Amino acid sequence: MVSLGQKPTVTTYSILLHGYAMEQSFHEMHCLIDLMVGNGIAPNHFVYNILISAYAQEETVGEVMHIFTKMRQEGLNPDVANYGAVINLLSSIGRMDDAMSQYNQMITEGLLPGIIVFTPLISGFCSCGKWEKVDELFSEMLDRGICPDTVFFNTVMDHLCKNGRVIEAQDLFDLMVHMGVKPFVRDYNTLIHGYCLVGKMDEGRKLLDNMCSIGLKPDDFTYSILIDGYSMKGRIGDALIVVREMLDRKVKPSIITFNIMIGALLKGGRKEEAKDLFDGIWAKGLVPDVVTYRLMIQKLIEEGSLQDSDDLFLSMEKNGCVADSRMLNAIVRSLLQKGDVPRAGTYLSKIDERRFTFEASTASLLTSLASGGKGQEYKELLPEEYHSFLEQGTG
DNA sequence: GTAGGGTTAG
Repeated sequence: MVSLGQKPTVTTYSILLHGYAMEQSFHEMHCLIDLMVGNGIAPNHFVYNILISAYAQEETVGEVMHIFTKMRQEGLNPDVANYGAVINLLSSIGRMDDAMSQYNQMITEGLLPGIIVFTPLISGFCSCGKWEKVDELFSEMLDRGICPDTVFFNTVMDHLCKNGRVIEAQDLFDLMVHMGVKPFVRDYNTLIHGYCLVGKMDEGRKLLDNMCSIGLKPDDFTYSILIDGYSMKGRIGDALIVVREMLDRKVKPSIITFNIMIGALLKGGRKEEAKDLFDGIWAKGLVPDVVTYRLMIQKLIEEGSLQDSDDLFLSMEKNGCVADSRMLNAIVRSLLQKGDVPRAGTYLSKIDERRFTFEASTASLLTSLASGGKGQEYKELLPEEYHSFLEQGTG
């Protein structure tokens, strides 16, 4: 474009900038902005918002606030979207006082907050359980004539569900329908998840039929949620019925569906079937993820196939799947429970090398095992940095 | 007519 003599506009730059933002290439973003400014084009609200949102994703509050201040210094007063991005960041990290003062500031400046400001604010208050603030802001939003939309309802319903308040979520769902906002598959999934979390499987099951009857097609989320719900209640048979239904309706299972099923079968002691499912993953065009491997490795450790578990760990890394903190901690706990302290030590070292956290449940397991009078023996087998856990006893 | 924001499963 440039070589043809065309001059990129600020829009051209911001499109490219957004691309870099999506791949979190901060250096490239700054180079591009320098180039733009060098060509005599001043950054506008869009450019600033792409920058703010990119840093917000990294939760680098200092940098976000710095950019926010800088745009003002450059004579560009933040618009509603800029405030929305900042309020979203502050709310998502629980700094509700700061989020509210930004909200008040934008009102003072004469800006009209929209749904894009209220969704993160209310979501933030949901996260910290300030339900009275949620009600208050919801009323204020309606008073301002702002219509809640599908994302808003879904966000609040999800928070209610995750706090066991599925009845209130159902009320909100009904209100949504009453206000003429059409529920989508996602809304049903959220609500079904809510019923599953409190063990009301029949209600969840009813909703699945309900959504079908109004022409919505359940997706892999819908089925995975229900399968997980049944398996959490130990109803493996019912879980398998849902799996059958899912396959009959030609809904493709995701790797997470497989993980849920493998987890359910293992919990039910059906190791062979779990292994068969694992082996069948590739044929479905899927690849196991870190959770799949964690489940299978833990299974191997529990049944004492320690060499096989090591082999699976190696082939996992060879396949480009990297162990995360949760997996390594789980492996260490399984090995300790199995009494293989040297092997546990090997995986402990990996936690160390990768600067992962040593989970509290792993630490307390180590401490309680050592208090059985074998502290000295454990000491010889474990890396030095873990000796302190062996000396605490059970307290 | 070109660009930025808020949400589900292990």
